Amino acid sequence: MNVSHDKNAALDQALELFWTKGYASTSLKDLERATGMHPGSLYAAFGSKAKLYCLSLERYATRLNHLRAELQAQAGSPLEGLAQFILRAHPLSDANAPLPVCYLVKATLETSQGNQAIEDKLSELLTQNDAIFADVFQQAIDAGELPAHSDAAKLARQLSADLAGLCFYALREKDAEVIKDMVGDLATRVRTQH
Amino acid sequence: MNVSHDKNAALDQALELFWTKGYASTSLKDLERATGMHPGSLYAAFGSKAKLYCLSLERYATRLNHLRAELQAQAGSPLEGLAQFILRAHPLSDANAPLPVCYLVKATLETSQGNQAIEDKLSELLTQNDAIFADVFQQAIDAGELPAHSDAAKLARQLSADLAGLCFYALREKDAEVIKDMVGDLATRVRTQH
DNA sequence: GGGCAACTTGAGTGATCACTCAAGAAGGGT
DNA sequence: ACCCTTCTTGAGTGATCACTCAAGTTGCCC
Repeated sequence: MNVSHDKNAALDQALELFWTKGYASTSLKDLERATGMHPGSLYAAFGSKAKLYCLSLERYATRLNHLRAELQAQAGSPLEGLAQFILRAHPLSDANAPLPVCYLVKATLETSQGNQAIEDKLSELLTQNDAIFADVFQQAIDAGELPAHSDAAKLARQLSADLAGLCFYALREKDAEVIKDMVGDLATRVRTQH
Repeated sequence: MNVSHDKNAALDQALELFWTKGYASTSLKDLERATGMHPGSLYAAFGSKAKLYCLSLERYATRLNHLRAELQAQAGSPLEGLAQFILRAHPLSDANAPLPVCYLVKATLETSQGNQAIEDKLSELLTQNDAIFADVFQQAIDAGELPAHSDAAKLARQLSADLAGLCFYALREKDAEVIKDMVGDLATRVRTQH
């Protein structure tokens, strides 16, 4: 009996596995179990474990950016859009959100030495993300929401680092209230910039 | 020909390896090469790969805390001590420093699911570290360096997250000037608290 | 220098790793 | 109903994993 597989569904399963277990400690056996695909099919569809991982990173980044764009469109201003994104992107505030920036952060910290293709893909996605943040801050400057002398790129870097710090802290802190508080603080900081 | 080994030196080698490669992707072969010890000796001295890793985490945390205490003693005030610590602990500003908080941060993000003993050890060390930060902030409050209504624990959590965010960003940003800038900004933020 | 405890050695353990490929099933066109 | 392409299957590949242990070496006490 043969089973036909949905590539996207399998990719989502893989994303979740890689996210929770990490790249190195996720085995092909794990991936087979999670996706319901056999090794041959996995390799026919994705090429290799590393390529599958890269695809999962890309898929995640795309989804996160779509959420951001959507919230940005709904919000009354660039900064308010970012603030909403911070509040929504975190899994504690909305379990159905495409989850926190954490996957890219986790990936960056665990694969800092190893497969070159993975590092390149990560670098590409993170740089892209910083550029998007910078773009939003620039819009805020142009709209007069931020002083004209503000440095959009620098603000983007700081937000990137702040989000990463939050992800880290959320991973170890059991008390949801504490995290909610920190997320709220960051959103406020972005809204008011100081 | 037998070779007698220095356990501490071997532990340092292991620490460095685990730090750069990550726990899962560091093999016993790697550890043998780096420490010059044979598998039997490694197991006689440390028990297992996981225990060796826990020891390296502990060693790192201890060293980092010693540096903090030293800088704290030299500095004119609790907050200034913390600021100095932030400036010094980062590898870009001093290659001989015991390195950034990054090892614990990296470890937390890469072992979020797996060996229970490792998770427990990490949780213990990070909680300990937060407590130390909170203690310093409390000293700052008592000394009048911070307003009496300040929340030492909350400030400690924020600093912990900020340092983690910095570690993350430093890992991917190639431009040393940018990182120096961010480190400096964080130090200033700690000194002036806003 | 003989005896013994403590340490070092490294080939070997079974398990698991990422990955392959020949054989079989399914689906479509005629 | 038949062929032919395309996809699925899963046992099998050699490599490498964390780890063990019997044999060998060393250093110390008398």
